[in-house]
Amino acid sequence: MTRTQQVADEIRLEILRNVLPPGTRITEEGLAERYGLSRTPVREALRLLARESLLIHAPRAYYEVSSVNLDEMDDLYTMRVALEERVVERIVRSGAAIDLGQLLAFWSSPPASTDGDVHLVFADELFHESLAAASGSTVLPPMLRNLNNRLHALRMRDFIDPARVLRTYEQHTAILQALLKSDGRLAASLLRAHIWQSYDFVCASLSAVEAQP
Amino acid sequence: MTRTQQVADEIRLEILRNVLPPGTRITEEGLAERYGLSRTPVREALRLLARESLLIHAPRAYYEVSSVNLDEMDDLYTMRVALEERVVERIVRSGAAIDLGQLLAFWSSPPASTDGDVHLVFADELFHESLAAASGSTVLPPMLRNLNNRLHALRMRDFIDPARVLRTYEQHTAILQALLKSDGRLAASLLRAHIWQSYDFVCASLSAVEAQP
DNA sequence: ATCCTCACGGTTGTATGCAATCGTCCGTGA
DNA sequence: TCACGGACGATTGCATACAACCGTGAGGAT
Repeated sequence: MTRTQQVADEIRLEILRNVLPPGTRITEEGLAERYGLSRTPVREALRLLARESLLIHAPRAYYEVSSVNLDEMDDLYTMRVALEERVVERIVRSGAAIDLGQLLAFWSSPPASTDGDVHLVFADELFHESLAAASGSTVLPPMLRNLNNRLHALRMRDFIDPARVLRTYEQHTAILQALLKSDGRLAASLLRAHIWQSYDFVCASLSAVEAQP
Repeated sequence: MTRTQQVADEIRLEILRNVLPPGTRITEEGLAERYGLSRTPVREALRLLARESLLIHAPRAYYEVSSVNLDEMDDLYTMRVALEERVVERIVRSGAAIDLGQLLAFWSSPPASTDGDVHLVFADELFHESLAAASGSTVLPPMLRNLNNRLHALRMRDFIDPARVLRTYEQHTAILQALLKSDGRLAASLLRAHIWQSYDFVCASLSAVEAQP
């Protein structure tokens, strides 16, 4: 693996974990020094992340960790629903029962720590990512990944409630069981509800925050 | 504008115009010499185009103009339909009548040259791009642009028939008129038919080509 | 006091050179 | 004749140096 990718992975994690919160200014030189590299690979990494919508980059301007406003979020979630519906459609049509069995096994036990660990966001995203991968499409996973990258920072607020974590787990298993029965309509319906519920929650907490200042 | 962007724009056009057909190998040095630049900006441009799915790029491997197979095309068109439906939804909901009037005026006259000019593909894409822009979303246009980039090479075969060009023009105006009446359901229906018709046509000619060798 | 000008520091854009790696081709052996 | 191995060439990965540009702040004019 190239240095460029290593740096991109590290920065991406730091952004997603909110170590670098939205609005943070980033310079090529600063990162280069920090990682003991030259500007060249760092530069490539930053361009990569900008393309993933994690950074904002205009020519001859600073890099900045991007944020999402309420307006975009509506679009992003609608896209997400549309794309994940397509995932369900493909899975049912291709009857990929084996992969689904593995997924169900992986999710058969409820999450261990429900003490508001933000890492459970990653677990939820891993589920959806695995589902996308099981669709067998080469187009859907990267598109969904891009959407979720942009939503991630917002979703970090989404799992502070242990009750909510459990509900998410139950919804995931319900979706998988519907898929195992090849009941595409039910699976899609459950998935829609699951995603929009997340939307409502994030939207509420976000508007509360935006109303403050 | 930076050299990187200039080069990216030129190469993008050459790929979309099939001057660089799918499968063509590209080297940084070759392009650098051709444009009288160093490898650095050329390199950035190639990375950019790879991110737009116009080039394939693996670390330490050649760059290659990407092609689309039948399998991916199904996905790409389904995505396109889903996204453009969303565009219609947004336009109707926001009642952006002004922009639509401009669009209709622009398309009020049938295309001048119907002699199989491949540039009419660009006209069709310009229509859909304008429609996406009229949605007011900051999310939809780039996503659709990415999809269309990947489909473009295939669609070049799509407009050799003058009758088809006229039909496309008629469908566009019909969609716009439905939107002006805020009839979202009709507009979406027409749009779906319009896109899937293109799909059928391209799919048929592509499978014919793939069957040959 | 406010606005404008201009120069400076900092940051990105580009060029060049070297290192690392991969594909290819030739030669050798079975 | 075919398979395997190694060396060469070509290409990308990375480092460094310089150029161009932009925002920012000080200083002066109004």
